[in-house]
Amino acid sequence: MLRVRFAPSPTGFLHVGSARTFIFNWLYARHNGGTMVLRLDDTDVERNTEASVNSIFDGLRWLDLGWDEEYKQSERLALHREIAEAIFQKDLAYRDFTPAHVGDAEKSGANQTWLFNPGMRELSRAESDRRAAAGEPFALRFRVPRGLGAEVRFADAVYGEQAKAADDIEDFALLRSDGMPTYHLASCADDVDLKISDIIRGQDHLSNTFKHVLIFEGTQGAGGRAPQFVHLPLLVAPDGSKLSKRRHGPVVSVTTYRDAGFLAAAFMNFLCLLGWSPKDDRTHMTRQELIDAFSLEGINRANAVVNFKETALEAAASAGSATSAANSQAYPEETFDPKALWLNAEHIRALPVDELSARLLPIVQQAGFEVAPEKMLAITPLIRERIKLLRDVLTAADFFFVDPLPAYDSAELIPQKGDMAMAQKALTRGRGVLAQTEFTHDALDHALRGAAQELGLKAGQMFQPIRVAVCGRKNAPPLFETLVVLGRQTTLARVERAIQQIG
RNA sequence: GGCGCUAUCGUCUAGGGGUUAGGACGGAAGAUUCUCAAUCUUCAAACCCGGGUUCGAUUCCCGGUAGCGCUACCA
Repeated sequence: MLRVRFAPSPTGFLHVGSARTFIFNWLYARHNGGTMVLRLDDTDVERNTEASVNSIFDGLRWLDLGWDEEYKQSERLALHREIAEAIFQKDLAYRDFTPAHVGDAEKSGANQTWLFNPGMRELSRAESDRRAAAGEPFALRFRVPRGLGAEVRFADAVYGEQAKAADDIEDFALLRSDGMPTYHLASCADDVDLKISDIIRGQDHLSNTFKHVLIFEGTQGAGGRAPQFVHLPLLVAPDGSKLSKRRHGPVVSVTTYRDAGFLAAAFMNFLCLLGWSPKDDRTHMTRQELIDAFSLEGINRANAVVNFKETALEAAASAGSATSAANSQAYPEETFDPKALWLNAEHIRALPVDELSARLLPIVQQAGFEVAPEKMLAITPLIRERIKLLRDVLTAADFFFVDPLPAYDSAELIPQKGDMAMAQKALTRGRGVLAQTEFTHDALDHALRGAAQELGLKAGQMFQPIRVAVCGRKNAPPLFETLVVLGRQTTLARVERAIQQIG
């Protein structure tokens, strides 16, 4: 029975790298009919925050993939201690009475390999018991085999056979001096107990895995058998450095993508293509296609760059810092990988109009505009090929939401190879035509084209002044459809204003 | 410092002892349309370096270099 788990530690928001790990786990489970477990690895009491837990769930809920079982590591301490005790009883671990901070100082001072705090490993059991009984605090450390030329090995599904000399592995801690389990112990104990069959996680754990193999072997008696390991290449910044919360802030947070108007399916699609390939020419893939295509063989070994512009990020940071409120508009398009943007546009275009309209509506309303659902439904087909992010609806369809239009430069009304007089002519004639013509695409098309011909203008020279009069700018959706949605009254008022503006 | 991992266009990647080294994004040019977008066509753009093995290496092996990770009583 295949069981995978996603085990984030609640010490910050949901990181894009974590999101990808979650997605790969989920895909693997769904592809193989397995079980997806969500486990909060919250053994670091100092750094865990409730806000972080909420943020992670927010992100995961947005992804909308779901999971089958849920656990909290902090509620399983008894199990962890039990496993630790078992390992200790097998003499695979020993008590280290060295005060925590002293050990740190010694290690960081000399820039050489540290394996264990001197003296503690050799402490006799009697001595150890006596000091423990006396209430002296201690950490429990794994007793890694020394001087035997022993090798720890495991097979990684992505990185292949891995081997490391036991002499190069330090006596890592299992239990802290306050009795809390460390990540290594809690994670392995839970993986055994939850019968996790495949551990799919970031490559930053590849080196740690040697320790985990040691723990799994030490737990063998308790029914543990090492799961299969699957390490994923890391997601890094354009300069190759790892994505950091401090340096790259918003680009590493899943909620930034959500707030900017990414579709969860597109975001997932994008993340999947970072470090994994379907091995064919597909890029735009639906959730189901991803499930069907997913396999461990498609996972790459080299780190993948999330190609955002750091400069855009800095600009947004300095501009946005004044207004502390989470303002998604503060993050320019360059904040996101061009491929993510393109994929999002692809997914947007693939959405049925009514569905897209329903997603756009709340964004428009939250921006303070009052738009009826029916009107939004009429606007949607006009902009759906023109937006990359859902939030772009605000800039692509702005003129549908406000009335009157904000000020614009009269020079904008001048058509190609024309002058203000031509604009004047087109608008005046347009006003007459628009006052009489039926507001349907074909009727407007026919009437306006006819008028252009009569005036000796190219169609574009006739349309452009009207477009600017009605939209307030040159680049906008197709004219006739736009006029139909706007309606005769608004259209005429705006054309009239343009004529007045020219003087 | 020690140990581990990695290395194909700017980015994501396919490929693999003999290929015009393929695709996608992005970029450039063009077509099309009432502008923009979408769409279509075309173009530029890559096998880290050095040794081996081989008739032949981008591919296999070794070394170097670079990057990343681990080296916490963080996860």
